[in-house]
Amino acid sequence: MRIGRRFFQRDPVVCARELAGCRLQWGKLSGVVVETEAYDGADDEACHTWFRPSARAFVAEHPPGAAYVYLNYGMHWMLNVLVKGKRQGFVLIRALEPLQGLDAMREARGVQEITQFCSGPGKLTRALGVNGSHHGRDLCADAAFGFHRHRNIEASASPRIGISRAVDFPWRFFVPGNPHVSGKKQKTGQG
DNA sequence: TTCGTGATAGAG
DNA sequence: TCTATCACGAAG
Repeated sequence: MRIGRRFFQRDPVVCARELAGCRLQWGKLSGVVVETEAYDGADDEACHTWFRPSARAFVAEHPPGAAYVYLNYGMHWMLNVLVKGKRQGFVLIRALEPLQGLDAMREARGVQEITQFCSGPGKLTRALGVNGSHHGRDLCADAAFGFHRHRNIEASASPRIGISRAVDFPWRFFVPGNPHVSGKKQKTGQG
């Protein structure tokens, strides 16, 4: 079942938690979302809207469910989804469990192990071919590029990874025990 | 642990 | 212009 725009007209933290277990379809490729992070435009100093005027403009000019894609460290594309409920922000897609297009992913990543295809935000964009051309794309308009209900799972929560501000918010959500979750020590945690 | 790589934004 | 910073990943 498709995930429509209303899903993203809620709190970013709720969206991040509920996106875990959903399937992301990206053309002929797909995977189950097993790790996400929420960024809240209002109180969260780690959110791009806090320090990037272009991010605030993006929020103003796009509908909920739009893809927010940017390049980090000069080489890694990050895939986010715009959320616009009472609170506005983003959900970062951090890891997928590959479903369709395994050969294409292996080719794009240049590694053999399936658990290395999409086990990190930079890895999954590389595996799927996400880049700046997708920035602003409406992920609620087209079944070929969007989210679908897949598994009913209870995500665990932990602090977010790789940020230097607002490090204490427990806004990272992941499927406990799933081998495609990024990091080493972060694969387990509270329920 | 270190380093590659480039967009962004603010300061000078 | 110049510089700091950055939601990463691979190699050493």
